[in-house]
Amino acid sequence: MRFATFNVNSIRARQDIVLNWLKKETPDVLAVQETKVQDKDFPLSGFDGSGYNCVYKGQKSYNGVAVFSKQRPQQVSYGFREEPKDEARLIKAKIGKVWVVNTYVPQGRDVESEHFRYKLDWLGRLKKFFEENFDKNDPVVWLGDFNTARDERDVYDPEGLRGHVCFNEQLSKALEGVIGWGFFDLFRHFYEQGECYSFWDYRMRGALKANRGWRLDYIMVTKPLLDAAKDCYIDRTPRLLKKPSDHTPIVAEFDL
DNA sequence: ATGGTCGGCAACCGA
Repeated sequence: MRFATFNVNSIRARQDIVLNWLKKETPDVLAVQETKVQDKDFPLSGFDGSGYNCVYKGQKSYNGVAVFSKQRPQQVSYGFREEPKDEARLIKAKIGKVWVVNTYVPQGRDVESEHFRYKLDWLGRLKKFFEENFDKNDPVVWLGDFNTARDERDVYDPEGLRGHVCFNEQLSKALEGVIGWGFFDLFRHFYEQGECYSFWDYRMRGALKANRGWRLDYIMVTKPLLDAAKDCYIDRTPRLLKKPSDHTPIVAEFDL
């Protein structure tokens, strides 16, 4: 079984890239973020005949998450139980025997802004969400765009970028708190070296070519799935196409 | 090469 995550930066602008990628890679599950579309305008018919089910929750212009799966998703829910629910940032579903949690963590804008405080609180609420909904021995895959570089290996310039809204001490603590509930960073489990990124900023000229990137997208798994994991890799090929997203997919493979 | 980041959405905001 294979699971993947991909921040598409608009599902409508990237529909063909996603379709072609699903056809070529054939994951069992693909979690996407930043669909940037309200539910009534989601391009569902574009995926007819792809062999994938799709559940999604979006809003006008910003955010939005979706899960594509070969098997029909069960017990689907959106957002947190309490306000603000943030439905366009979180989907939970059971696919086969595995619980899938797809998150688009708030970016935070600036460490001095109220949005950064919201990001930290959001991660605190997410930890509570896992505590309430699961046992750490349940098979849970938590994946998505976390808008967080865990450590210096996950950014192209750790000295220069320390303190950035996606790379700072407070944020690391908040994310490590969620991970500490019972998750393992699957890419990091298989590969210890740095300079393996999932995001290259559009605004930085030649960022991809010079590999000035960030690892912001993750596949986290609980212990039973860690034991079943075979590999986890970053697929840069969609980032090399015309009109690419600024992110690229992460894929995890399991003996399930 | 006559532009230099994108996407959404209709002026500028968010990433």
